[in-house]
Amino acid sequence: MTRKEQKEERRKAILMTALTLFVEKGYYDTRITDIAEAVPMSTGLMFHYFKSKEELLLEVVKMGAEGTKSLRKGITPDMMAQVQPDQYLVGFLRKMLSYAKDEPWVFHMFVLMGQARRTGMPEESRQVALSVDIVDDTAGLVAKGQKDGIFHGGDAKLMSRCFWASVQGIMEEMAMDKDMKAPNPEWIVGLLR
Amino acid sequence: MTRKEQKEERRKAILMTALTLFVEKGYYDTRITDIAEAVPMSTGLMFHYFKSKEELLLEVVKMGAEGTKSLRKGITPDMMAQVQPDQYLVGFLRKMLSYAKDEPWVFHMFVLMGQARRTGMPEESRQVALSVDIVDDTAGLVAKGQKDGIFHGGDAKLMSRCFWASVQGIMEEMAMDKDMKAPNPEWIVGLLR
DNA sequence: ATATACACTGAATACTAATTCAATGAAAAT
DNA sequence: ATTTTCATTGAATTAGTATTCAGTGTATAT
Repeated sequence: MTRKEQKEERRKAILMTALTLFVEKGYYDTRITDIAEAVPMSTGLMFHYFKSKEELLLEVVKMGAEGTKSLRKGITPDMMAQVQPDQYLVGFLRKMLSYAKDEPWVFHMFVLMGQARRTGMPEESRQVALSVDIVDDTAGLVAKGQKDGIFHGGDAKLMSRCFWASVQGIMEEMAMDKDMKAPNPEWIVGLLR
Repeated sequence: MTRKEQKEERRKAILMTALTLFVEKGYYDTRITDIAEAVPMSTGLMFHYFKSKEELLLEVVKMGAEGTKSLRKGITPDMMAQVQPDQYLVGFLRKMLSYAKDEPWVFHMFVLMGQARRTGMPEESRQVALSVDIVDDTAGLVAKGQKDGIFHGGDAKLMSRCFWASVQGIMEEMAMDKDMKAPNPEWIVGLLR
């Protein structure tokens, strides 16, 4: 393995550790030292990989933004046509919630991205998080569901926003308490029906 | 007005200002100086009223805990018997959401209490926030609704928890964006139906 | 009218955590 | 085999805020 590859690997390890801690303890309650210890690595070395705590957060958020964008590219228009909006959302949630246990990466990332959009976090990270707009995407899906008569009436954008805010709330609750059982995705989609 | 009363009033002003800023900018992003400036008063004087930032937060949370408890005492058993669980929750949400605009106090308090329960905040405040358990209360209501056939099946406690997590998520979203329209409470209760 | 208490100020200090840095050793390149 | 590069360390420094404090003036009590 070349040196560059090793460095890249180490970098990834830091990003992953930071993601976990940022979600589990919160950004401000996570000390650079905590991350270093968890990786593990010396505190000073952290700054060989990221120039600041703020930049580290930014990189985590950017990774999340990339992931979300490529996830979206994987969704083809005919997929959308074949599956009903409610079933699509149920499926999405089911997958996300199942990650919570075994492979918390995606789950944590979802939670962090939501937090970056909302709560007090450095401005630049918020901007990046806001640049992937899940709400507008889903608004179209909601409108389609309304036309098909499977969703109730109302401002589709607002409904989409509430739906995701709701999901965010539940995900954060789960992130706090590892023992919490996952809810049935159908319940959450019930917000739109 | 006696000196003691004046002091009490000033104290309340600080608590209210802190509540607003903690919710709007987040606890860690709110400097003691920000609060002092907003009250307004000198930075040093803040410590004449509260011995630390942490204690200030704790007092705000305690105030919220008191409020919640007395709110609960106002609910008589016959009230519960007369109104259906779904209608009770819709009414509660309607009131809460309407506060968001004119009288943000209650609204902010709700958001802060939820954050104190979950996100990284000093341990003592979290304990106090956790001491008012809205989830267990509502679980009973959910169970009753299930018996009456107006709510779907499932673990009542988990459903209650998801309901409130959902509300929390939506409230936080609204706290972030003042221009966001309030959702229809019926949508949120749809999570249980 | 005088004395006392205390609300009040803002500059000085203390503290905590991020960040830097000089030194070290091991791997890669020559 | 030697040189060069660079990952690595942890103690020292810096930076940003919370917190303290020595005074000051004004409202209340006597």
